[in-house]
Amino acid sequence: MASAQRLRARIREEVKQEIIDRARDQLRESGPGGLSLRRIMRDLEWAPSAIHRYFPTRDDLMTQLIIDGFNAIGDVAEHADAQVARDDYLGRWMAASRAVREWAVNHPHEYALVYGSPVPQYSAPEETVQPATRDKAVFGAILSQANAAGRVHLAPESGATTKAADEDLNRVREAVLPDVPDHIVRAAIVAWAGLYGIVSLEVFGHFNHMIEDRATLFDHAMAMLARGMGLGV
Amino acid sequence: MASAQRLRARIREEVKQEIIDRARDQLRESGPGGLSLRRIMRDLEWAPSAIHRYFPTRDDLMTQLIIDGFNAIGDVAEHADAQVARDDYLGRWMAASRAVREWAVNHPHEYALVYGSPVPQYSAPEETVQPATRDKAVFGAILSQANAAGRVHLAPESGATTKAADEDLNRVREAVLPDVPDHIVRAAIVAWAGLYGIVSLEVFGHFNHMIEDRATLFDHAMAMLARGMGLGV
DNA sequence: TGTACATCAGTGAACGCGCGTTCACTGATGTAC
DNA sequence: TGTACATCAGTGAACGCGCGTTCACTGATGTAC
Repeated sequence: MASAQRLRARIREEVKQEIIDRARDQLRESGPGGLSLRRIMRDLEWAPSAIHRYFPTRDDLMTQLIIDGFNAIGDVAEHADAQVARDDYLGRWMAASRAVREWAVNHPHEYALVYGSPVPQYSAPEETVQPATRDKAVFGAILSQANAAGRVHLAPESGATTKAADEDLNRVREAVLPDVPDHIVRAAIVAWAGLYGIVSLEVFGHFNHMIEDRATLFDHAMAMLARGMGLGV
Repeated sequence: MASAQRLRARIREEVKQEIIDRARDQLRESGPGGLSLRRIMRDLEWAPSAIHRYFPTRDDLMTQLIIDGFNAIGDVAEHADAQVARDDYLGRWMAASRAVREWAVNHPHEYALVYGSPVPQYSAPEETVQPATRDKAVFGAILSQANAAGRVHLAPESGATTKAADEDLNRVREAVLPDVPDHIVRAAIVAWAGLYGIVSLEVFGHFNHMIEDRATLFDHAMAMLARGMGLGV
């Protein structure tokens, strides 16, 4: 009976999700290093060995969590962007970047898993690549569209370049910034690094005892970075 | 005899240093999580328990490594800055930031220890605070001196602020940016986040398969961030 | 100068812990005839 | 409809590992008289 097979498959998925949820709980409590397969099964009141029916090894579970993390960031960025009028490019940048910050602040360990120091002994497989580009794609689309609409005003800067560096820019352009000229691609990378940098500094505790009103600073910073890209001048 | 005491103290320091060196070797190989007191002593061919004569607990050793890491970054930044003519403020910014990047690329795990995701279960004690400000102090001094010399040209931006945010700026100003007006303090934080962000992205592997000529991109990025601070316009 | 004593760095065995993974198994469920 | 068989999720014991820390100890070195 086909429906019996479907039922089995559905239950299998539910159990898998239950394991992932528990893993995420543990991530929240003790970070990537504290993730223990045995503790997950203890939480579920199951035999420790049963987890290998769902995730053959610890790394397979890690991979799933990393993919989920990237997708969660991609989701909030896309959703925030979609709330703003299409031609309000500065507004879209602010909304999407604020959404990323908010998610990171509320999910510090999941953020650390994807954007923090690499997990030792673990090397991310191919399947994480696509989810990892989703957030970048959102920011890239905003700037590309602004550029296409003639709403990016940025004078080309001088500065030495190399063949390899030009190829790098082509690669980035092709991936997330269609039809955007070199100097704006560079500015976009700087803005992305700035966003990522300020979020990491906050989430990883480097603002402690120094900066309390982090949301206000963040808004100012994003506005400056937008100006650096020639957006909303 | 006082000299005997001095000899003992000296040997004690040497052994301590030997332990730290081994710990750093391990850091290099397997990252902060892979640091094992037993393995350190195995490397030294000593009894595992002997380490507690030098570092009462694992966290004490961690603290030492973190302090050393911050000091190493501070050292290279100070040294690079000192090589450049005092009134070449843009050159000093470029030199100091390049030095930080270079150190980070060459010591990825030590960089991760101080600027990556926080080590779980470990909370940094008071004694790490001072070393942690050294790199910031270098960048702060460059910008402060440039500003005092009338070499910073940056129009104040608009944007909402709050009482708490103003206090934050005062705190940062007092710590590392004497006599610098609010909007330039903000720009400095953005530049610092951009530097930190771009270095972390590179060191933590987010440029893999995307950007190969990282030094060239870094130089462009630092020049843009300098412009964002009103330096070298 | 010689002897009794104090200091203290380093030893080695042990404690108690948690980990990921394996493997032969049991027992419920669904399938074929 | 009833019986023999196949599937496969979950079990529970075990393997072999490494960890940080403790504790009573030994033995060399330096100190006091």
